[in-house]
Amino acid sequence: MEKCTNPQHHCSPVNQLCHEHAMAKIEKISYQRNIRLTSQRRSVIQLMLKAERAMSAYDLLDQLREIEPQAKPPTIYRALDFLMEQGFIHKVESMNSYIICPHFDDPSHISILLICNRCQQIIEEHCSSIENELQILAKENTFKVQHSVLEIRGVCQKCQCI
Amino acid sequence: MEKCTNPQHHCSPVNQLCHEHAMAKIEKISYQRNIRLTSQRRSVIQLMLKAERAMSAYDLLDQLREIEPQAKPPTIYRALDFLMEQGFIHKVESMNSYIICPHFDDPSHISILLICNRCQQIIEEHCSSIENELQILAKENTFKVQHSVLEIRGVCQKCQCI
DNA sequence: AGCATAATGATAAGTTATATGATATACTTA
DNA sequence: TAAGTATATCATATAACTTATCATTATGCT
Repeated sequence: MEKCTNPQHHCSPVNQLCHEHAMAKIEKISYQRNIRLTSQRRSVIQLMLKAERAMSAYDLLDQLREIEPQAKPPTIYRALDFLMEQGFIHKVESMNSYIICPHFDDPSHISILLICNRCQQIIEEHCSSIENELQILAKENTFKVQHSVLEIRGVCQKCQCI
Repeated sequence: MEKCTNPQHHCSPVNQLCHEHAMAKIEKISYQRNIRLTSQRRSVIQLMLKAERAMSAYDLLDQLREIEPQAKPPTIYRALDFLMEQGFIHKVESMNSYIICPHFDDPSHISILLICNRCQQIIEEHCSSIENELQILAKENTFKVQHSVLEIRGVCQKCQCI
């Protein structure tokens, strides 16, 4: 998503996402796809935008319960499944948690997550040459790619200084 | 590991690993590293070699219990942690399960797993150009890499025909 | 033998995820 | 607009995965 210039808006220092613009875009995409962005699903997205870090399903459930006290584990997992199918969020497999995809409006890329083992912050990157190489590798194995999990664990710039 | 030519040996059609040679190599490496390959740890390796598929911790626990009835969850997780530290096995993050690393004797590579969503079989690949690209990406972000999780989910050759 | 370290045993609890059946809501089309 | 279909939600229960803690035993070293 393009950078936000409205000083009134809440823009994340972490993933550069402007919450207002992101939410509006998700609304728009949902309308275009003719899918149902229910208030429950909307709430989960809002929570994830606010969090600015990877959230476990139960982190999200605890917060969702403040709005919808009846929420139970299946509630949150259903919402997460839906949002993943639509490409609005990613599961971080090596953390059992979930993040907003900063590029949900452009699904033509594979995300590479750089995950800091100290502060848990995640940088999402893309790299077309790696994508190409992976395609070649898959082709060599006659393997039909459906989904890629690329997670690099290590220490981020900030945490290296500490 | 090099290919086994002894017809008496049990050699996996899946990952090409000869169990006898693999076990001998693990013994040797353990001796060289002066680490303790206890019978419990040995048992877990044997079970994983025999399985020829990714095994969850509880899959392994159930089988280990036939040999060591007192085994409990921490028993298996301790063994798995040890074997991962030593690079003998990998955790498959997107499956919550564990596999023998077919190249434990050469730790100088990053493994790329091609995981079939139909039959669950896993092909382990390596690719130095992807490794290089990842290094560059990390460098650009001043990110210190400690561990890479590269898992490609899709459909394997066999399952495409079915 | 005595000490330090590493490994195992045992209990308990924490965390993550799914199966299932019932109910409600929204779209579709006759 | 009423009936039918598909989708979403609610509620209960349980399955699956993982770790913390403390006690005990085995091993390696001086």
